[in-house]
Amino acid sequence: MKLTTKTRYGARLLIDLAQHQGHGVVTMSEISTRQNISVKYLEQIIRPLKKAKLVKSIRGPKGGHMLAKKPEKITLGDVTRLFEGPPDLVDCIGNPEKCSKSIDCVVRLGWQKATQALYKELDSITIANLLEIKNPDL
Amino acid sequence: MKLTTKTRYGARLLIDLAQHQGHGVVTMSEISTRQNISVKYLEQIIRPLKKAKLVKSIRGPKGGHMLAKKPEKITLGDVTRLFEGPPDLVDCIGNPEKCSKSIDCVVRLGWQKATQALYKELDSITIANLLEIKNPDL
DNA sequence: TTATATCATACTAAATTTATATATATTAAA
DNA sequence: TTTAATATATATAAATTTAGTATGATATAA
Repeated sequence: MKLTTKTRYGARLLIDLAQHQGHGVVTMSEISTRQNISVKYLEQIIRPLKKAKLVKSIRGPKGGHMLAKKPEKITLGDVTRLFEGPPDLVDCIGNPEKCSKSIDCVVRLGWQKATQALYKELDSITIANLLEIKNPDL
Repeated sequence: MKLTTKTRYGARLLIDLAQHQGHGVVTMSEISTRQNISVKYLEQIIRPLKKAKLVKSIRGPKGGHMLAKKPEKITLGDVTRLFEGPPDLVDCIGNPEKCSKSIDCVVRLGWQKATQALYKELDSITIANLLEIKNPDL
């Protein structure tokens, strides 16, 4: 049960934007250099973030990206939901018909409770929180 | 972020044993029939469960399997840890050297907190709990 | 000694993840 | 209006992981 790289890179991308958006937009190649992730892969990752209105972009020369919300309003839950698919540890929670045993599957509610606990925690952690941890004096 | 089938099947295996251990040992083929999982795949799944002392077995004719502990003493956390590898959503929590950015990776502590919340919940759910949910009258 | 069951390892196919490559569209500045 | 810097979109490929099968060995009650 690991996060995909897209989720982890997505979080790093948002944090990178938060750290540098004071100086205007941030280009992909800047993020690529700082985070050591290829521009092409970052482009794939930023698309869902834009669709989810977490990031906005300006095209053309001098263009780039910035957060669409305050860092206080973006949580790890937002990013995780976006890249990890439906927030269920098992399919049958969202789609009972997928599991032939779902009626008998007494484990179902257990996984569901755990999933909820996980997302409750993820939803409580904002990008701003994480930056505070890094720079406790700010 | 889904559980592997091994984890889910492992949990169902334990529950199946809990439900039927009153009548003596349970064979793989019985579980296979009830849970609709091939005997060969169940054999792969039960091995870690035996190593972890959650299940014990008797070989030969009339042999079979049974829980090695009371259902009250076995949690979903036990099963999940067994099959999902180290309880970290990202590698760098357990092995900071794996991530070139781990020192800067301010997300690290966030994922760690979420992981802890998840396992805290999983550790609180026992096989006995799950059976109670299924048979609220017992 | 034979039938029945578990135990162990090797192998394979499918799915998913993690990218890279190629081509297109937009737009600010020269 | 041209150019160059940038974003956008789709296709493809390599690597890894997952899920499951196959084969054979081992133990033991009858």
